[in-house]
Order: sequence, then C-alpha cells, then structure tokens
Amino acid sequence: MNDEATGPGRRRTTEQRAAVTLADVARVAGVSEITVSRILRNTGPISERTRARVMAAVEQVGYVPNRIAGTLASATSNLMGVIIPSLSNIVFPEVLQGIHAALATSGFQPVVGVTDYNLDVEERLVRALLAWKPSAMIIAGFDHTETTRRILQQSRTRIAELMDIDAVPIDIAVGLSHRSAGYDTGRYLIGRGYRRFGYVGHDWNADRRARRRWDGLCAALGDAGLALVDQALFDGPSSTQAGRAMCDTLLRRTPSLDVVVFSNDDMAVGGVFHCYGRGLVPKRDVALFGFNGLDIGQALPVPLSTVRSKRYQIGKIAVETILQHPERQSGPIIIDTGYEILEGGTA
Amino acid sequence: MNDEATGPGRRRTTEQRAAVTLADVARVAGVSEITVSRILRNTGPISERTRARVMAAVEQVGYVPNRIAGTLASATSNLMGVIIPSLSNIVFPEVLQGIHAALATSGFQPVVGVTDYNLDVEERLVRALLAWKPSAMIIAGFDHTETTRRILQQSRTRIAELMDIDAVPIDIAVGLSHRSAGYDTGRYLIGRGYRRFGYVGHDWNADRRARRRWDGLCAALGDAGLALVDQALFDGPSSTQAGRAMCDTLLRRTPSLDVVVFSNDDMAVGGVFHCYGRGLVPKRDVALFGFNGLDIGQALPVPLSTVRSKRYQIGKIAVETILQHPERQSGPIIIDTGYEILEGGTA
DNA sequence: CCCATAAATGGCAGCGCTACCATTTTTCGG
DNA sequence: CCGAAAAATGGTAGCGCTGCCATTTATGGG
Repeated sequence: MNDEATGPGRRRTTEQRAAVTLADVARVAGVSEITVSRILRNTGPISERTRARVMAAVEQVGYVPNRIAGTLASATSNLMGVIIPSLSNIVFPEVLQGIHAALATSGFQPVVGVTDYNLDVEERLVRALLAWKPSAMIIAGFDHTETTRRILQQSRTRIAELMDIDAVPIDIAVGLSHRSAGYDTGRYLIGRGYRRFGYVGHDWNADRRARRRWDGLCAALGDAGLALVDQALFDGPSSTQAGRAMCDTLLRRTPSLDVVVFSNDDMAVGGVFHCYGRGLVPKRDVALFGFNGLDIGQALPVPLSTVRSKRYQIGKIAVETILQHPERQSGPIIIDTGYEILEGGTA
Repeated sequence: MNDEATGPGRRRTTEQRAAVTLADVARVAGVSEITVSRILRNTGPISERTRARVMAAVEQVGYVPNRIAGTLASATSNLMGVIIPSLSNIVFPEVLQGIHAALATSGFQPVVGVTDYNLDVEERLVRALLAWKPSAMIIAGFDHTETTRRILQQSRTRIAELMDIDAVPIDIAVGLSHRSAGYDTGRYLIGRGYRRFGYVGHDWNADRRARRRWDGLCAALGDAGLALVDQALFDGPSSTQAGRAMCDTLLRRTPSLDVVVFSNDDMAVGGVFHCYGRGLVPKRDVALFGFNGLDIGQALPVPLSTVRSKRYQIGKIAVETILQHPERQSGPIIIDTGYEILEGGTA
C-alpha cells in the first residue's frame, strides 16, 4: 500500500531516478521478493507458472541484480582476488588465461591487482582485495612481507600461491620446482657434450625464481666437476633487447663459450637475434638455451632449446583446485605441474 | 550493554568465529562506529587524539574493512569493470597495463572479463560486471549485441569503448582510426615505390579492426590506380606461426610480389622468420609491413617496418578520462590517440 | 473426503557500513 | 565570562538482498 513512499527520505537527494530493485520486480509480478530472489538464483521449488511470470517482469522492468547487496546478505561473494607481479612479462597474462578459462563457467569474477614486483604494493593490494570478501586469493610467488603472510593466513579464505613449489605455502601451491628445472637443464646440456657454460641473466634481486634456476644449474655443473665460465647480468626486467645486448657483452668478453644459458626465453630469443645479426649459427657456433617454452621461441626459424613451464596449466589448476575444495584443508596442498625439456635446435 | 548478544541468532550456524566489524573497533576504542568509519575514510573533522586511539584499536583487533557493506551503504563502489576479447593477443595485456597504471593510485580495482571474441559471452559478462555496480565499464571494441548496447546505455555509469574511433561510441571512445591507419600504410608504401602488393591476414570475420585497416589499404591502392595482387588469409587468430605459414603460401603462389602487408605484427614477424628460413632478405627480396609496433618486431635483427598503435596509452587515457569526469557528459567523447609509422628496415 | 506429506510461497530480521541529521564540546571575539 | 560559531562526535535508519522459520497450497494414499 505504501509502494511509493520512500520512507522519511534520505539518499536519492540528487535527481537520480531510483535503481530498479527486487521489490519492483516482485510488485510487477505479484509475488514476494524472496520468490523472485529464489527464481533468479535457481534455488528452492518454484512452479513453472510463477517462474515465467517473474522472468517476464524482470525483462519488463529491466532489472539488474545487485551482487553487492546479495553478497552482504549471504556472505558469499563470487569474487576471486588475483595478484600478479607484472603484465609486461607474457608469462603472467598466460597464467591469467588459465585462471579465466577455469573461472569462465563458474560464475566467479576475478579482481586483479598488479604489484610491479613491489612487496609493499603487494601488501596494499592484499588488504584492498580482501576488503571485497573474495572466496579465494590467487597470488603469484612466495615472496611476501611478514604482514602480508599473516593477513592472508588469518583471512579464512583459500590462498593459492602460484609458479613455485620450492617452499611451504600458506595454503595451496601450484607450480614447478625451479631449482630442479635449473638442475635438469645443466644435466641435459652436459649430457649433450657442452663444457664451457656461460649465463645471461636479468633482475638479479627481483626475480627469485630465475635465481633458483641459476642455483640448480650451478649445482648440476658442480656435481659434474664444472662451473660457469662467465656470466652477464642485465640490471632490469627481462626482454629480447636486453638478452641481445647481454649476449653480445658475454660473447665478446669470453668467445670461447660453447653454450649460453639464458634466464628465460625472452632473453634467449634476444640471444638468437644477436647471432643472426652477427652471422653466427646457433648450436654450430654457440649453443643457446632458454626457459619457459614461449611461442615466440618455438616459432623461430630454428626452434629454441628450452624448458617448457606450464603457465596456463598453473592458473587453470589453481582455480580448479579452489573450486573443488572451497574450504581450507588441514595441511598445505602442493601441486607439481612439472616441466619438460624442449630439444629445439639451438642446443 | 548487549554487546555479546547476537540477536535471535541466525547466521553463524557454523562454528566460524564472527568477523571483526567496525563495531568491535569502536567498542575497543571507546568511540562510536561512525567515528571509526570517518577516520578510516579520512572524512570529517577528527581530533588527533581519537584518531590515534582508533588506529591502535584497528591494529589490535586486526580489522579488515568490508567494502561490500560500505558500497551498499554509500552506493559508490570503487570497482571498475574491464572487458577484453582475449589475453593471448599481447595487445590486450598491454591495454590492461595502461589501465592498471592509471588505476594504481586511485583506489579503484578492476574486475576483468574475457570474451574470447564471442559477443554473447560479452553480453553475459556485461550483465555480470554491472551487478557489482562498478563506477565505470571499459570494454574493448565497438561490436556488441543490441542488448549489450542497450544495457550499457541504460546503466548510468561511464562506458569507455577502446581501440577504435571509427564509429559513434555509447559514451567514450579511445583509440585510433584503423581505416586511416590502413590508408596511410598504403600511401607510405606506394611512396616508397612498391607496386605489387600482397596481403596476409587472419580471422577475417572476428577481427573487425584488421578488416578496417584492410579497407583503408585497399582504398589507398585504389586511389593510386593499384590493387592487391594477391592475399592469403589464415582462418584463426593471429600468431607468428600462422604468419609464417601464410607468407609461405602467398609467396609460393605469387612470387612476383614486391611488398607484403600483414594484418598485424605477430603475423609479420612470422613473415620475417619465413624469409630467414628461406634465405630471403627482407626488403631486398620482398618488403614486409606489419601493424602495432610490438617490442618483438622492433627487437628483430632488422626492425620491422610497421605502424605503432599506442595500446598502453589507450588504456591509460581511458581510465584517466573516466577518473576526471565520473559523471556522463551530454554527448559522446572521442579521443584519438593516433598512430605513427615506424620506418624500420623491412620496407 | 480426510489427513499426512510434499511443494510453493511469504514475513521478517539483519549482513556491515554510511548518509543524514542531530547533539555535545571546544574555541574565541567582545 | 557569555553567546555564537566551529569542531568533534553520536543516533538511527536504511542500502538491497538472503537465511531462517513459518504458512499456505497442491498431491495422494486409504
């Protein structure tokens, strides 16, 4: 009877017309709000007749549900927080792809934050995203501030830490052992007869995973009575240009190397380009080896020898695991997505 | 006085301990909820003494704000919907980068959806994201279903359509004229003396912007009394591999071409690789021209001749425009970010 | 045709916060 | 030392929806 009364009016002081709410739909359809709510959420027993009537009313008034209100009332949000260090490194968009693919049919929406490899930014983002009461948080890497770790631990949501399994996660870890990948790279190259190893790297302090691969590589060399002969490190993020420049530096300084291991494929492709530019033939003159198995490396005239990490799978499996077990388990879960050596033609 | 009473208890039927709320902080600090709220939002006059006391209480109880409740109460959400067609085409992560960069200091969080170039998926995503009452929606492209357009129009939020300015936007458009870029490509190449034009393309139906560049190219050729001699179209998304294969097909069929224009840089880099593989020297034997100005093309031993589109800028400017004018204006806004021909060394 | 059971539907409180008014306290010119 | 203005603080009613607990309406066996 008091449909039109807006109560002792506050809000809507501006001239804006009121948003269409469940109540409007209910009134038009001649049912209660809760019935409309049930129909839109497909819960509880509903007769076909009222369902049709309500759907017509929804259409007629142009109702758009308000998930904010729904989430507040039900305390379940359908949002998932995603934090990655960067978008410029192609690896992370690929992880995002996997996340989106697995999320697509689930009704969840990702809220994305980018840290730029800054742990304080990460902490701020974790706080900001938790404020949306997400059902889970996906976060690339293991390096967090103490506070970040504590906040994540205390929030009772699922936490997936991606890319890496070389440490104990807060809740779930999905990725591969970078140390082991580095070690196997060493073993593989030694097996193919290479002895004079060079290394081209980037961001020595920020990229911990590259560092761990380097550790593994050095361990493999050490176990075989060898050692890195020389290395060139670029002080900044990885890129084809940087790889090209550093490869030049390294080979100029130590021309006797028979293989150069790069911190990742971006850098290694730069190495290949360097060779092309100088008339060197990869493998015949100097062997080149990357990490990641990016498309661009495999599309080169001679495919790059490298290790395939499964970025897409990592994102996808993380989400699938979370969707399967929405509640935290007793102990941490570690999922090894593995890696595989791509023989290619440059080593 | 009834602090502990949870009312005629419902919720919290599970054993979960209650979440920490504003009320808890207020109780510990000995002030009212609204005062805590004001302090955390930096609004209204607050004495230093109480601010300190409240902040200490926040720290003590480990309070995490609930933006869901805040948004419902204030009807302003700090969320921004972002819809892009794909994450595998590097162009869109670059747009996302720009969006994130501009958003970083604003307190807004992007909620991201990926359509896979499917307009029905796009419509579903638009509905899903609008349900979070975002302050704005950013959406790549102009191709929407009728319903999508209507829903976007009716939602009173700001809408930015990115990449393209060849049509009238719902609200804001940020991008470049692809037709004009195609036309200028033609003029430029004609000016450099090329006459026998070939074209290598992809996704003839899905990628409308590539199509529009093609239109422009053909128009330029027509105005000069020329026409495309031959073209090869790949039925699928653009990739280096596809560009390589199609370039092979095209040059095998019509070896007399003196320049090949590619639908974008991914495809063009494939063309360059094809040449390397076959011992052809780009430009001397056949000229190659791309679109986008991707890093990878510029890192090649000989940089790719192409047109730079400013993806990062597009995302950044879109967000900045929205932040500057949170309310819709009277008429549509069109922002031309332009483009620039990169001479490179392949044409 | 009655009653037990299942199927549909509804009433109401409250999720955690903030807008809109107060109300109380401080400050300060005269 | 008073009254007016400014500075701090608080009470209360929702924001739009959903969980809990009825209540009402079919359905079907005896």
